[in-house]
Amino acid sequence: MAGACEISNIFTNYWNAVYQPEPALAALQPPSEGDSLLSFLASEMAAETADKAHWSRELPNLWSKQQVLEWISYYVEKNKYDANNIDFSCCNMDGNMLCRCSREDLVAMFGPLGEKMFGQLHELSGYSELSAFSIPDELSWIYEYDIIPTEDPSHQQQNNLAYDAYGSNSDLNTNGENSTEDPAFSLSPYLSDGYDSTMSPASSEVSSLRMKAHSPNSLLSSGSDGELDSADTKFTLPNANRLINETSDLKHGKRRRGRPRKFNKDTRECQETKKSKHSARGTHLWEFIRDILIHPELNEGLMKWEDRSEGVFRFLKSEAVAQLWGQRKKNSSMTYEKLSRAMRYYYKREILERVDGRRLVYKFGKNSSGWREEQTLNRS
DNA sequence: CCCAACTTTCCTGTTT
DNA sequence: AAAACAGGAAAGTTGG
Repeated sequence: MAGACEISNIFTNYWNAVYQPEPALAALQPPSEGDSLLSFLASEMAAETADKAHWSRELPNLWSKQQVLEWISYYVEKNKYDANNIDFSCCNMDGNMLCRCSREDLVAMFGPLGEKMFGQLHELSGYSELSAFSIPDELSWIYEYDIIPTEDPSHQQQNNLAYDAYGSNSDLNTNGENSTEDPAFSLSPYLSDGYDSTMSPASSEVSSLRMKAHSPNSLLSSGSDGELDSADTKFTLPNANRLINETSDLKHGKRRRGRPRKFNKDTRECQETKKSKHSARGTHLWEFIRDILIHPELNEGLMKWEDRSEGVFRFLKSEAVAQLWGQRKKNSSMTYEKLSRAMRYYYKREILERVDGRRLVYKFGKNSSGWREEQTLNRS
C-alpha cells in the first residue's frame, strides 16, 4: 500500500511540476470571488479538458511527454511497483524516444518492471489502433470517463485555465467512479512549473526535479497524501455543469469530511440532488499554502511573503485561496472563514505561529517545513 | 471496530 | 458595520 501511495505522490507532483500547460495567472484574478470564480474556473476547465488525449488512444510513438508519463504512471501503479526505484528524470521523453528505448534501457530505468513495460509498449504499438474498439478490462475504467463531451469548446482559452487535469485532486479507484463528479481543480497550475513547451526550460527541467522518493522538496510533499491521483484525473473529462451543480455522486455514499452543514431550504433543495462525495485525500492545508507561496512566479495575487526568512506571509485574496483549497478538496463550499479555522488549529501544533494584530498574516512555525529558501532552491 | 490525525462546519464572542 | 480573529464543540474521512 505504501508503495502505491508513494507512486501517486511522486507522479502527482511530477505532473504538477512538469506538465501543467500554463501558470494561468489570469485565473488568479477572476472577475470576482466566490461563485463567479468557480464558474470561471469551471468553464476554463471544460475547455481545457476538451483536448486532453491520453496514451491509450494513440500509438506509443506518437505520445507526447505527458502521455508517456501517463503511461508510466499507469503501468507502475498497476504493477504496484516501488516508485523509489525509479529515477523520474529519465521519464522526460516523448513517445518517439520511448519507443526507441531498448529493453535494456527500460530495465535500467524501471528495473524489473522495464521488462514488462517493454513488452507492453510493443504490444501497444501493434494493437493500440484497436484499443478504442476492444477495450481491455484493465483499461475500461479509463474509457468509461474520458469520452464525456465537452460542454462548450468555444470556451477554449489556453493559458487561462485553472483546471488541473493532472493535479492531485482525487483518489484513484481504478474504476474511476469518482471522476464523473470530480471538480478536479487544483492549485497546481499556480504551483507548477509549466509545461516545457511554454515555460522556462530551467523551471521545468526534469533533472531539477529528480523525483526520487523521499525528496524533501515541497513539490513532493505537496501531494503528501494524495492517492494515485494522476492516473485518475488525467483520464477524466469532467463536465463543467457537473462540477458546478455537484449533483452527481459516488457509489461510496460517503460524506464529506467535516461536520455536516445545516441546511436552509435553499441549500437543502440543492443538497437533495447530491449525495456526498468521496473526499479526496490530498495536501495538508499548510502544505497547500506553502506551495502557493514558494512559487511566487505562479501565484501572483493570491498570497505573498511578508518576510520570507521568518516564514511570515499574508493572504491577498483570502477567498480565492479558500476556493482553491476547496477545489483541491472537492468542496465548493470552502470559505476563508473555515480555512482560517483550520489554520488556527495549526497554532497548537506549531505548524503556524500567531502573528498578532495583522490581519490575514500568518507565520510558519517550527513544525512546518519546505518553505525556507534554501529548501526550495533546487526547485527552480 | 477503534483510534488518532486532520480537517470541516457551526457557533458565539471579540477585535480591528 | 463588516471582516477577520479566536477557539470550543461536534462530526466527518482516512489510514493504521
